[in-house]
Amino acid sequence: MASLSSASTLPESSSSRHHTYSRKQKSLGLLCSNFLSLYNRDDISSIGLDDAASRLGVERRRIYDIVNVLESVGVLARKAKNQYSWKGFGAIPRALQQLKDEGLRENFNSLDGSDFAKASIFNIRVSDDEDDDERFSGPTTGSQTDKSNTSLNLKSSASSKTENRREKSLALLTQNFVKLFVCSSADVISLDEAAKLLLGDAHNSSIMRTKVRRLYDIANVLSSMNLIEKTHTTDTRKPAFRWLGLRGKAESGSTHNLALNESRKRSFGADVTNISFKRNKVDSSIGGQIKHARSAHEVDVSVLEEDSKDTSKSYQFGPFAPVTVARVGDSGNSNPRRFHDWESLASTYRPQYQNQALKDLFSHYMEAWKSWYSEVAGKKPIQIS
DNA sequence: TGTTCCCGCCACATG
DNA sequence: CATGTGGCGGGAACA
Repeated sequence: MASLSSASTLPESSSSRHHTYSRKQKSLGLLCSNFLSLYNRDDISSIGLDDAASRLGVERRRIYDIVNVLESVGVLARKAKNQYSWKGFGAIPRALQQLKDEGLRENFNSLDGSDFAKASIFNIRVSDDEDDDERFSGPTTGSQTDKSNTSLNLKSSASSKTENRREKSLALLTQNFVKLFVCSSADVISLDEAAKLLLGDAHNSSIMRTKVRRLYDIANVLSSMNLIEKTHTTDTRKPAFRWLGLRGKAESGSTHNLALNESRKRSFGADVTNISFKRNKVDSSIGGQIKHARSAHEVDVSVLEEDSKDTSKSYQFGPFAPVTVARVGDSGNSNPRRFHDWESLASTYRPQYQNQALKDLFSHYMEAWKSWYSEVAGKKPIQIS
């Protein structure tokens, strides 16, 4: 309470009746984007959950959600209670590779093909977490080696209660979800297909519904990192997810592109600090006076093509680069999808930030992506078919 | 209406 | 016991 944050989002509107509550502004995906842009820096080393929660203006609970899935993809690593270490986007390739052969080792190749391919995925024995090398800056003080006594897993038999709980964790669900894509060659999986696969098709309605909720949560944060994208199955109207993974890493050089945030909807809110109104009717007891920074409402910042002064054409393609690029023969995806014309959009409205903090935030975000791409490109081209 | 999915209660884990 | 974690599902925004 001590700190009143500056700027509030509020859908652009002058005389808003009663602040219309908007879920979009509070989505996990958006929160994740903010989280990422906030902590993606070389000098981060450690992230405190409390700090994150307060800086992002959300309850702790939300942070757990994000952190769990980010960890599953390698971006973060649990260091201690309330402390996570930033591994960075560069850690993703390795994590994916690991998930891949871990998944292959299991029976994760249950591509539909025909129906009777009963997924035997439920009950997958997870070999616990563990992260390849854990080098990365010893936290100075003492050598508190993690007691992760991996290896020699005799304890397995008695699945502790702890393990039981973890079996239903969001982290594990995330990993399995990712394995689905990474292990198969399918790049599009429908929501219910995934749901069915990830839990032995539940004939139990209730369980299924809950699981699907979780799937949505996961999908949202994964999309905010652009690892996946929401779509629809080509013929049907069914919602589905398309794996984007590391786009265009194949060849070293040339075009590495990818669109940053989601297409139109669910674009960036505007403010990192997410102080909004509750979903309930809530009395408007927002006593304080929030300065309406009439911020950039919710324009599709995607444009953002920074600079124009730049230097010839060295690298360009900001992280928000359009998709217009070479979609490497990738799939004959003949889906008449509307390709937003980013370029024209860019020339049409140029983003203007009246909010310095916001602008800042975006620059950092962009840089983050640049470095992550160059890292990926620089590294040996890991291939994930 | 059906789908998407945020909120936060409260059980369980851990210090 | 206090506090950190995080399942879980109601129910509201959204399409």
